[in-house]
Amino acid sequence: MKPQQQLPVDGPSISAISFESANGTTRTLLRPEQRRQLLGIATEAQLSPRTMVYRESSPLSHLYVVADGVLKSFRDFPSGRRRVMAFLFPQDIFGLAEDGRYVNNVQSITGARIYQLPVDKLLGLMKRDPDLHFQIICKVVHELRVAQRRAIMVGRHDAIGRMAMFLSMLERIEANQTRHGFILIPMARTDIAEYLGLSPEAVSRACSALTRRGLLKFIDRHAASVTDRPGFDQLVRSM
Amino acid sequence: MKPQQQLPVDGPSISAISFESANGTTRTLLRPEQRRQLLGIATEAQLSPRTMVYRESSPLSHLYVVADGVLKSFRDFPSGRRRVMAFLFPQDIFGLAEDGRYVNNVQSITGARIYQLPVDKLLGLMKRDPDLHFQIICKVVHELRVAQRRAIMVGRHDAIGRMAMFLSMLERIEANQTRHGFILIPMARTDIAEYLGLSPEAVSRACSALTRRGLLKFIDRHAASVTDRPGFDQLVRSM
DNA sequence: CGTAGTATTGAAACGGATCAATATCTGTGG
DNA sequence: CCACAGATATTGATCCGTTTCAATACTACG
Repeated sequence: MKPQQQLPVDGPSISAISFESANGTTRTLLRPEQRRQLLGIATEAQLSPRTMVYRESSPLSHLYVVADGVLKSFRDFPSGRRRVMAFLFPQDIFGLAEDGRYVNNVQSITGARIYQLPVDKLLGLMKRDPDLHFQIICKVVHELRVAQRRAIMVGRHDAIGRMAMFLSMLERIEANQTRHGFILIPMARTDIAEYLGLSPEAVSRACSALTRRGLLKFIDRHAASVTDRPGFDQLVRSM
Repeated sequence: MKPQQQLPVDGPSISAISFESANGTTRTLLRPEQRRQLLGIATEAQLSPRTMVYRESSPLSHLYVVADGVLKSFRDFPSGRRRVMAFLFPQDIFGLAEDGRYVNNVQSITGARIYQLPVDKLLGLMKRDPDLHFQIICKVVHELRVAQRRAIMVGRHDAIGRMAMFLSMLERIEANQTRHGFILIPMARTDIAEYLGLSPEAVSRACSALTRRGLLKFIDRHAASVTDRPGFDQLVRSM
């Protein structure tokens, strides 16, 4: 257990691009009173790195909201292969279930703070507040689009292209942004490999290739900065 | 080979696996009175094959429900590549939008019948009926799981494995089932290729390979039957 | 500060993309 | 109903990139 961060917390917060008209930027969905309501039924948990939140096919109990930190949602396959389905950042929700059981494993990567919302109480809350209901829909639709984006990324045939797209995705995540223009890469290379459907070696080589082409510069394994913005953006879009 | 059965229709119908406890089978979500309500705001459209329903980035106007037939949802990329994001079967919903605009193109493959639900009226209906709201969430979550399944499929490195998984998916779609145990394949090989992220040639070769291995037998291009169930299922799961 | 896990880099092999040619289907008009 | 033409599908040969295997460098954690 790590000492609790001192951030002004007024309850779970989620964000998404509305499917109705908006200006293209992510928006915080819940109104203050809704966040207070959710906080009423929520328990907060502080996770140290590499802590399992739940395992696949364990019974559904909570819906989760990330307050702080980064987590990964993944599945293990009979062959021993592991596939990372999504990385979870602050304001993301998780706890997708099917048939009363969670479909993925979720584990923290960095230290993290999460809200746990008991589903029964959440359903009760949603019944009394149609707007809260609607906000949740927006968020789920948002997750759907994120999943589609990953599918597009993984669909690319070139490893460098996938990697560039991935880094570009990291760059656009508000909760991951830094004031210095660096791209923060909280997860390990193997996590990225399992997310992009590549071997760790291919990820490594893609990083080298990006550097060699002068598009990117790695500060260390967990931070990079774009050195050729037009070139980088073109590679991201080229497909 | 194209059976277009007429079922007694009393309004839009959607189905999903609930995320709460259920018995693993897809369930019709809407109650009769809800379907009648939706029918009240819906217009029905009969589409001939290869009809565009909407194009990407055109303004959001309706949510759609498939009554009959098969459609595809796809995106075109600058390189000229096309990626099929999903095939849409009866009881599926579509019309995913971002920022007030549709994100994909949707086009009918076979002849199809769809319900068009104006979003403004739908939102009104959902405000007055929290349960309807909830049903829609269930369906969206269901779509999310389907998208994840595609991501898993596309993540496989072997073409035969992807193809087997795809056929297995087709087989499990209730609205696509036949009484003779055939797997109906309504879409073209190129559509499958664009869905699986393979070249048309690779899809073709995968079909041949499945036949050569004695797992499957193709009646014609749009129907097949499994000749070695254990072998087929094992291939599907092996990853 | 040491050690185990993680990352990078190199060499070889496999699999799918691509190019090319042929076969088959679909739907249109005679 | 049949014939024809354009589109779609299959099959073959070659090329390229990623996987795999292997060895070394690095890093983070106890």
